[in-house]
Amino acid sequence: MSKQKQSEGQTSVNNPADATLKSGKKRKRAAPKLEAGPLKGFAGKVTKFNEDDSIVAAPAEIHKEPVIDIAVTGYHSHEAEERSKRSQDQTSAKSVPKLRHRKTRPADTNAGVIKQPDYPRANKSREAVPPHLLKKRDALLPIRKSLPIWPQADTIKSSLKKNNILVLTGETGSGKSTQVPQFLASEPWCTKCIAITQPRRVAAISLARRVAEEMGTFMGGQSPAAKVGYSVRFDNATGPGTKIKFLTEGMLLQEMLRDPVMSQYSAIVVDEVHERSVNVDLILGFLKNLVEQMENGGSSKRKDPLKVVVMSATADVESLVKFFEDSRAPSSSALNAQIERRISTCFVEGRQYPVKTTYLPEPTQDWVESALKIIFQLHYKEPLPGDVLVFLTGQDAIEGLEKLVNDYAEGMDKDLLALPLFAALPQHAQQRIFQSTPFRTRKVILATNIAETSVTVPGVRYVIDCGKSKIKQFRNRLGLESLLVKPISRSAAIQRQGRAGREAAGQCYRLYTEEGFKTMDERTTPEILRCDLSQALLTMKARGVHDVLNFPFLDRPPREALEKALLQLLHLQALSDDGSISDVGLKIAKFPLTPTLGRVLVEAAKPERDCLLDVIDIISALSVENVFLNLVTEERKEEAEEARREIYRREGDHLTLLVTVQRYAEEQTDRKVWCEKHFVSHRAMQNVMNIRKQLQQQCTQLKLLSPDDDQSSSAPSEARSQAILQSVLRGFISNTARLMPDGSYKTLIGNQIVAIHPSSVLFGRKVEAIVFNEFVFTGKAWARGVSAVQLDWVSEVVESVM
DNA sequence: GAGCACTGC
Repeated sequence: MSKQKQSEGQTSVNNPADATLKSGKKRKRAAPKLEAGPLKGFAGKVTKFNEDDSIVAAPAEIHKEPVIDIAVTGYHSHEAEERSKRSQDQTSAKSVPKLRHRKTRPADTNAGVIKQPDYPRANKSREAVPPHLLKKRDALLPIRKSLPIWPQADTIKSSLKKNNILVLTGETGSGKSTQVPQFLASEPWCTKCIAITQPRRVAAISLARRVAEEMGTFMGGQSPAAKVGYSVRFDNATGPGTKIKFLTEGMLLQEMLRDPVMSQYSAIVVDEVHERSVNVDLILGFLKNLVEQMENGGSSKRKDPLKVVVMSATADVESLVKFFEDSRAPSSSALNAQIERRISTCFVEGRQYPVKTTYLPEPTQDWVESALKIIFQLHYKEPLPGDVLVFLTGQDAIEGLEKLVNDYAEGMDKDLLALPLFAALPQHAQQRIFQSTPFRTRKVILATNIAETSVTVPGVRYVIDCGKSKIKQFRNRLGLESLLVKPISRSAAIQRQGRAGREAAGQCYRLYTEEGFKTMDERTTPEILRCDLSQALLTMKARGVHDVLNFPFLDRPPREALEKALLQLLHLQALSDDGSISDVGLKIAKFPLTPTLGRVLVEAAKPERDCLLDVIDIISALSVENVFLNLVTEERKEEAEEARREIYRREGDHLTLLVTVQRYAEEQTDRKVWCEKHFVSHRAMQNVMNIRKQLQQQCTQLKLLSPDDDQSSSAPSEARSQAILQSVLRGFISNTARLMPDGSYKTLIGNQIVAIHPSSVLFGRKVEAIVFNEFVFTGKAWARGVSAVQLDWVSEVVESVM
């Protein structure tokens, strides 16, 4: 395949002619091996693949779990325009016309990122849907008809006529994400919009694009007639005609805060529920309450019913049905007890090739070595094509194995290429997994669990699974999070294994024994059971749930965790003494920030502090990771220290970040060059500017900021530096420590010893007290994002809280 | 003188 073809990535499956061509080849290889899958609970149940099936086996899924946002190369002119608009937002300041740049204040230099729907081509497009859209739609119809979910359309429609809730289980490749919204859109009860939630931005965007094509309509803001749109942070592509709207879970939650009865929607489809993000758990709880309220007569704001479709990949139908069936606590009124809510269920088969699974005979500690052996065995035994995907725990193991594979391959033939894949890898390096390799070269992709759900690696036939992953765990007692290597669950192991059977029959090597597999947990522990709950609880309070302890949780967190979070919110004054949400709390809940950072923002807006714009800059920088590039060699590190000297501030990391953001925003000629010169991540800074702009807008809406407030661009005076750090302290009172006689630091709350992380500008310095952004435990307790503060400031805040 | 799985508003 030519390089150009490869770079088109997703597009090739969008083009039916191309798809036929490609799968024509694929069919030859795959057809003889098709048979029922060897494992129970595994989606290898398809026994017959006719010609059409094999043509369409992939597209819907490829769209559903798209690769990293590769630009889709053009086949529609407006798509191309839309794309170039988007890519402009993301490219360096260099590509933004200078004229526009000079005219704007620093605060606005990233103008255009938060897209307001406008219809530049409205006059042209209002007339009629262009023929090429209709042609495309017609070409896609036979593909849609051959999806496993297609025959279920009538069942799905009629069950939603009868009941308000449908639990739909559809395995990988069933086509549920693209088809279900279309089935619902033409139903008589569906007079308003349909929302479909997704855990990830890329999924929301590419699904919307696909459904727009299938329906032969424009996308989002392209035309008022567009029926399909999406809404993700910084990018809203919806219009007045939007009937089907894909959005991230976080976006729907924000909408729920503004409009608790979801008055613009006739139906809400919650997809990928099995991933069990905190947000999905909140959404399901809110929806259960809302449906209950509607069935009990509705509210003044809403009378028509709300239909809810819950879609999940694994077979956890029972727990979902039970969750929605249960009416309120038995003690509630007799009326409630009489209501017997009926929930419809539906199961759709997936489409997946069989995968042969092999276990180790004996357990091993050294996955890297076992993986290496298997990689080379496979390479010599199995014919090409067929790439290998290895699941490892983190960057260290990946880089270690990468070196080993490339070293060994060097000594033999040069036809095995190891490629790392993890989130912290720069975008261009991640893209290498999609590029074509030299003739007769086999790729070995070494990945973290980014490849489990977020990125679909093409061409994989062999999976090697170490059976572990790193998991962040919140420890209530200490109030700190730590990252631990833990065994994965059986469902995660099955998910990893499935990655070998997406394009043809495959093989999976598990670097553990069959006994080991059996002792794994069945499911991954839902996030809500292992994270800090303060943000989730504040969202609930803001949404009008007063009794959070009795919120309908799909999995109820331990009482201790809930109480800990409530206490934290009380300390932040987000809650009043009686537990109801305060004005401060309502403000904090509206920001896309943790309650602690939100509290800092609100504090900075007080007249006696008056440093809101500066604090927004700092918070924006704290919201992304690694503004400063991590350098490997000693030489480069020294170079960076020297180059950054002019932006480093003795007061600590918060003010250093402030100066960095200010300088970057002031830079009028070439921000990318400025970043390179100071060893700052340009990608991170672009993100910082997006967040900064959003926070400034939100502060203006909340009247914390007036539109004519001047953007300060000078480094802050000493008085303002104090105000900034005192505002930070107000949110981070539990993240403070004081210097002990022996030179160590001990936290004021909890008496925990912490050390200043070497990445801090305060590393190695001794000051009377510190406030820090983050507390990480990796062999030793580290404070990261540290600033020096006066001990009496800390005491002052502690006294006001206690 | 250390090291960081992955999302998202």
